[in-house]
Amino acid sequence: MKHRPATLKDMAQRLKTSVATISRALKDKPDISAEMRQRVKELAAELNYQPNPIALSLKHHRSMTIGVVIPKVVHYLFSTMISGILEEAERQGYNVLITETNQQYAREVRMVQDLMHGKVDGLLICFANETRCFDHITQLSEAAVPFVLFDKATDLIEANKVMVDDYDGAFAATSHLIEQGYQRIAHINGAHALHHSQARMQGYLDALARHGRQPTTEYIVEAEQFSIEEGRAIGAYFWELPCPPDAVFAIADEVVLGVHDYLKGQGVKIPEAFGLVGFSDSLLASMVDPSLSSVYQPGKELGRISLLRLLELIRADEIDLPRMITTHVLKTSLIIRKSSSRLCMS
Amino acid sequence: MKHRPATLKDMAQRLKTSVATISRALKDKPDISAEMRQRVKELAAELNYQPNPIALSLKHHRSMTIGVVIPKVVHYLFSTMISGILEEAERQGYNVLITETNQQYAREVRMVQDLMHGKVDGLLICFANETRCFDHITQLSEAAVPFVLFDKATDLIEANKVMVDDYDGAFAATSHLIEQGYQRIAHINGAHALHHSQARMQGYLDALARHGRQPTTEYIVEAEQFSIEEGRAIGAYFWELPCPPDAVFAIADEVVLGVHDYLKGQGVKIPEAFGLVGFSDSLLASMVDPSLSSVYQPGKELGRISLLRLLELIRADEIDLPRMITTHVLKTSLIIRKSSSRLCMS
DNA sequence: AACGATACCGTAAACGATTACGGTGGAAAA
DNA sequence: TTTTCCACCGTAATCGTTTACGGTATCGTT
Repeated sequence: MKHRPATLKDMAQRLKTSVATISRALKDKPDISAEMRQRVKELAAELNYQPNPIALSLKHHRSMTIGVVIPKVVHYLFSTMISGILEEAERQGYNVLITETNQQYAREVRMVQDLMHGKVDGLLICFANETRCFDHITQLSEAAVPFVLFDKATDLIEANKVMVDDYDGAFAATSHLIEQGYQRIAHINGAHALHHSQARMQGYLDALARHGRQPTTEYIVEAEQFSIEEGRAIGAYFWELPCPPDAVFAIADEVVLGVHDYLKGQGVKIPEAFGLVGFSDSLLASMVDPSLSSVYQPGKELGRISLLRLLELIRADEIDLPRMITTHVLKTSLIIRKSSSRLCMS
Repeated sequence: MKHRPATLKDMAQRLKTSVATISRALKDKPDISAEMRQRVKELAAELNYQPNPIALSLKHHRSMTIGVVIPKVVHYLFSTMISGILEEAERQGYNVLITETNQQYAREVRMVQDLMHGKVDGLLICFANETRCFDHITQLSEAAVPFVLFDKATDLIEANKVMVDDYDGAFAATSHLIEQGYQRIAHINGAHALHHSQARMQGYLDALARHGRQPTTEYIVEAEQFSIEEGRAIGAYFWELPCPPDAVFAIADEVVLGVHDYLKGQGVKIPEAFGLVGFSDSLLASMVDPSLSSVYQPGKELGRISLLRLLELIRADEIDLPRMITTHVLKTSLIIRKSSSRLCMS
């Protein structure tokens, strides 16, 4: 008993009329008698008729679907952003197609190219850590596919972007450590090609400078995996320096949690002997002991805004409005917990 | 300079031929001269032609897209399952549309009904905690839409399911606590309508019975939110009982972490005075102190298998094979950490 | 009685692709 | 010279929908 979903043609045959009449009756267009309208609607209800979305897509040149390209799904901040995207997309009547690059550049390129040819009305892209070349994004622009870069972007190309204020967050975190009396503040950074790495580095450097401090080369390292494991190794590197730092501000929670774990293993007192501040305010931050200070990023909001911006682009295209290129920056906020609070422990 | 993507028609006009010729030349069908084939392929390459996937969907009655309905995205196990689905879907050439119910029954129904009318070739569904009524699933069956229930299912309806061995995991966890010498083992369960709640409860009860123990009514509670907060409250309830339990096996890590946190606040020694075992082996389990024992569920594998099973159904439909209803059960494994290891702490 | 207006409905093209079928030409066979 | 047979290509239907346009009653008007 495998009955295909009902079509306009089916209903036209049943009512001995034409598909045009059925279509107009259902959509309450003029030129249809009240009786006919009634009969059509009753039949539609009986057959549980739903217009075929694919046929509509073909007709209207829009799929009511947007694509998301994201490095990882099993990741607190990324999944939070996805959640924000999904929530707003549902409100706006859009479907969301998700692809995961696993932080691999090659997959990112493949997925963008796969999605750009008519499958979706627009793209939300978050760069993989590996990404250094942006030709696939240039292709998008040339093909006039609406897209927004979110969270991880680059200054190397012009595009619509939605990001958090990395500079401000890093500046606040570093200033906080300084104000808590830490003297030798290290920094764990990421790949330099990506905007957020640069911005956080600059925030760190400027905060030091503001307080008249010089950066120390050995105190600045570049992480690659952003794993807890890597963080432990970096913690060991710091601790074994002739003159180890007494605080670390890191670009990501995961890596600083590794440092946290290593130092605890070494019996180092946190926050008395060592201060720690991370970035992202992941779930773990409040669960570890002592709890980790971190720069909160409004992930859900970032997802929402990105989607709304993308829909603006899509809708502007539909009525042939000129395109504006903008960069949206969301405020971060420093969440102070135990790992950096050695003063006023009230 | 907004040039639509090239179509067969465009190319036919440029080469002063028909769309049929273009189509056949590109697909290496017979009845096309070598020269024509050459010219067409060159033009296609020049215009970067890609067949319109929506037109293909309409023609072939399949969208090469599957839908996923999941309670939450910001959740370790769920996002892991999504990752498994995405990975296998990419390998199989399918796109994945994701919707989030936020554990709300009404949204689950809405999303299933939205997706079932032609948007996707099949559905992967994980029930919300709230879900007690399965009419929306019955509708799916009646509409002959291929679907698979994964992770959270129910015994109340017949359907294709892919799940983990909840019973076995619960039995192993409870037995482990008994073997570690804990005497009064409590259990935090979930909504009874869902299969996994029932199965884990039964595993718990059977493990007690196997060791000649009687279950105690006050030691068995039903959680609703599965939040850390709720876990703290449950922890307080247990601890304030006239005769409190000395161990807890819970249906989810989050809730037992709440108990964990509460007991630590009360100065209770874990695992000496109180044993804890959770379910899911979330990221937090290995990070908290003392680390939490938990029943590992192969989330990624579960996602993969679910998708493969769904594709089996879809492909069987296409060649009109009869449908078989199966239930796939994946093995769990108990990860023993500090929170339940009071013997042999070597 | 003839004409115009209105109400209602069908025809057909379009979206972009696939594919069965029907032609047309030229070369080989009769 | 006529027939036959490929090789090659175009026409048209199809998927399910929307919509501009045209057509036919029926009624009222002059």
